[in-house]
Amino acid sequence: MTEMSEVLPADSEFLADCRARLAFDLLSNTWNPVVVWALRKGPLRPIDLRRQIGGIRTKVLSETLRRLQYNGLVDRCTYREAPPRVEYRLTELGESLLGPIGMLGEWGFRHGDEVMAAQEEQDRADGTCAS
Amino acid sequence: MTEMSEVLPADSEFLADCRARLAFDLLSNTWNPVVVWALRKGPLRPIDLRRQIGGIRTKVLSETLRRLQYNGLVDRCTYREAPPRVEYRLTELGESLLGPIGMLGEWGFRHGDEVMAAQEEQDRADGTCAS
DNA sequence: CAGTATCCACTGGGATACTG
DNA sequence: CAGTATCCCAGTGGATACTG
Repeated sequence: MTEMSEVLPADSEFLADCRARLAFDLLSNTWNPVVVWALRKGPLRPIDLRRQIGGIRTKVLSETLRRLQYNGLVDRCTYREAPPRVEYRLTELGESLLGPIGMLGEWGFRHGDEVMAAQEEQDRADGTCAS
Repeated sequence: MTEMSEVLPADSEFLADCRARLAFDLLSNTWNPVVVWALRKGPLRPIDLRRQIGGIRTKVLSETLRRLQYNGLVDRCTYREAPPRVEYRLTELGESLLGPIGMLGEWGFRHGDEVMAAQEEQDRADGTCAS
């Protein structure tokens, strides 16, 4: 967490630049952060990923893994054994996202109540003047 | 940035819980983080938001603002003047997202090259054995 | 200026079933 | 077990035009 001032462009441009959008795009797929997080402790086979994550379809998991692989966040390792084995592991790049992912997850736990309270208030307000 | 250990649930559950998904959902709309970031220095009128952001449609902006308002991240303030004026400002909750948003933007600038390099490598690999 | 109404195209992802 | 093929649906968001 070095100083932002070294890296970031002029304030006004920030987030208009598509480079700034990269992490958002990478994390905006539902399962991307989940899978990255699931791999944080080491390589896993797809079957173990599915078990650990729970509720993810094989199709969606393989789509997710291909996306992550395409963006250089995970590596696919095949071992010629009997039976053949496949493992996915985080790259260094993928590991560099663990911090941000953790922070976002943490934010949810810290502020979840406030968000839900706001939503309920809005819902009440809507109902108040129902035509 | 207090310690995560205090707030987060058991490791294995993390990110399966929908509370952990909250920030991801809030940031996975293309324009949500952009608008929140644009409001970081103070309230803005829609027209100024559009000017500062650039390239956002009025429809999309108002959808985005309604979403943000619904989730308690921004407040809508109307001033009975001539002509009537509308401003949007971050709530405290919205401000609490500035840190994470900044980090994600920063990540993009730090690691954008690596992501693009990975993509190009994948593309090359695909082309190599084109049937 | 603020906001809405249509229309449209794309993507992500859930359900199910099927190959290597 | 790993991965793909279909089918389908909902949500975003772009383009355009219109109302208070």
